[in-house]
Amino acid sequence: MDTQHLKAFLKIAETGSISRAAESLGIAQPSLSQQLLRLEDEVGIRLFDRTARGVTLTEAGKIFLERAHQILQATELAIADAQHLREEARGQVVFAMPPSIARLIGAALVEALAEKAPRVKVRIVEAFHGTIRGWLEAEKIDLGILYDLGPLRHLAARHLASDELVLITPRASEEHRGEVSLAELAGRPLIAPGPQHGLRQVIDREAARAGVALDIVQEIDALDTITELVARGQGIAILPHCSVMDPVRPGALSVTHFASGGLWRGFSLMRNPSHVLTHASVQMESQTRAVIASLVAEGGWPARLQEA
Amino acid sequence: MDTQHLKAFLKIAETGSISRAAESLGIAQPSLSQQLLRLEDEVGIRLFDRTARGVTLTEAGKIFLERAHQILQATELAIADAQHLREEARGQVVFAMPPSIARLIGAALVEALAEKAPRVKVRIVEAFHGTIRGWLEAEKIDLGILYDLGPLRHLAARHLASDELVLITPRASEEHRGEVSLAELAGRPLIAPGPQHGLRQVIDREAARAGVALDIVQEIDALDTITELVARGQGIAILPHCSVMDPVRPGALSVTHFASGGLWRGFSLMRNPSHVLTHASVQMESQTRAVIASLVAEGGWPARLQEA
DNA sequence: GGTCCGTCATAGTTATTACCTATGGCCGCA
DNA sequence: TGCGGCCATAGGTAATAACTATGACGGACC
Repeated sequence: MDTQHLKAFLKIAETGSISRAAESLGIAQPSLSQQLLRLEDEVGIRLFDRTARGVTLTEAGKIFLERAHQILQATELAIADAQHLREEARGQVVFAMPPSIARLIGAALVEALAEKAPRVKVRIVEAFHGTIRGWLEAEKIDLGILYDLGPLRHLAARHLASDELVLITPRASEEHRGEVSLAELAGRPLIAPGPQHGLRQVIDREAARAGVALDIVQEIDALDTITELVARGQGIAILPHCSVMDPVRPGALSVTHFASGGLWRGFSLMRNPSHVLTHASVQMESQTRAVIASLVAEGGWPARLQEA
Repeated sequence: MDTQHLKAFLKIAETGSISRAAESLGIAQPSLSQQLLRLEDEVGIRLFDRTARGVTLTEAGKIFLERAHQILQATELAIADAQHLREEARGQVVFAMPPSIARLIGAALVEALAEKAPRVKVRIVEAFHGTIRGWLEAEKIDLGILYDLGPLRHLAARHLASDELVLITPRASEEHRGEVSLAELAGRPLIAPGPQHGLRQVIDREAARAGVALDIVQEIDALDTITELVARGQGIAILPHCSVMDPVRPGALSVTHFASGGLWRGFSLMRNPSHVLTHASVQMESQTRAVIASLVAEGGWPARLQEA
């Protein structure tokens, strides 16, 4: 099937006549007639009823008309996207990510862009998972980082890295050299974010998978506050390892990995496939990957790059 | 651009080699090489870097790869949809609509289907606007009727008819022979559904457009209760004309049309374009149209079929 | 460092496909 | 019943795409 055939089909549907469509397309009527027959053969069903005064769409033709529009739109988008890469990367990219990730890569990303793609301006917006998702679907932003919480219907995802979730306890305890399983946390006072928070959803999903009922005694949406509360002995917490890299003062907090390979939370670069893809935003993606890779390589972020 | 070229492109990307892709496709290597060159010429940018051990996707190639998948998927969907119409219409169609519309067309639709397409089984589900929209997006239903409340990103809409909204007052009043404007309702006690309700959203939109602040004294989501309250003198209401066809008892309720052509609320047949379109569901659409048209023609429903 | 092997690109030829002109059949209309 | 507009078919021709053979390039291996 050729886009040319689809365009011819649309023109025939528009004019209601093969002859007029042929004239409009600058080809002979029999050629267009055969093009249509070939298309109908390929689709496997008659698309037009032939009458003495032109042609009219069959029921199947009406359905196919909608689809043909979609196909042509998709091809135009494909070419437009690829064309963007011919020009120099430039322009503003609005890039939303959770605060925890923005804190880690934000500054480095801006620096890397200034060097590698100086004409690309990034506006980094901190927001939470649900908000970012809404913005992406409404095409209010160009790119976003979301946690892998299940398939998102209308968005294109490309995995970036996975963060390890670890158990945070008040002080160096008997378990800090070993590993712990989720089941062992049953009944212990857990401090976690509220149900809307992306981290909480991962915790709930994993707890459900392990068949464990966790005892969440406090719901706090600020990770720094959670670590502070743990340090003061108010409970324990499950947090991404990176978020407690700084606050691990000797004697104040203790980090314990989870058993059987640990608990990992993946996150991906997301964009809306209906949104036009610029060279600037492609640059943004590769710079983001580079920044994360170098952070991980330098040991500044205990993440892994492979898919979870 | 031909689907064949796109498939060849995908195969080259998959195998990482023009030679191997050519062998796999059963054509000679130079042919495929030229196909690729033509495709790159059409797209306007190089899609592969040629190396001594095959080819690797360029940045533009990676972008185009995603798009090519989308295009091929769309064409397959187009053909599959059209093919469905070759078979006899059969199977179950889950069709959701607001209660007010279900009451009007539900029975007639089932009867019409039994006669015209006996092997199509319909399951009519009553639900409210927001719920139906969610079901459509989640592909939990095949078809739905939604009020025209603004463009819906991921859904395909086909207008069915428009309902007239009229002013309902307690008894035959001085205005019942004439017309009324929204502005005249300012300050009068209006009974309306809650903010989630589709009807309320139409009222709010029209009031905002007219620059009128309505005084909503009661929020009731049940239309029958609203008419009863109006009959008892608790206030006035704006309702679709059809919903008060029965309750208009002489002396109990009075119907007044709105000025300047009246207030109309369109509603459309919606479906999810990602959802496979069966012959049964196409039949459902035409039977729905036929039922509405005959209802309107017989005077059983004061609606108009043209776009609002 | 030279040779070999595999890769992709190009050239020339052949086969296929698509287009054009001419014409026939069909239907509605006068 | 003849006319005019429409689409389909037929046959010749032009354009396109396929094939075989060969060239150019780069990495691997001795």
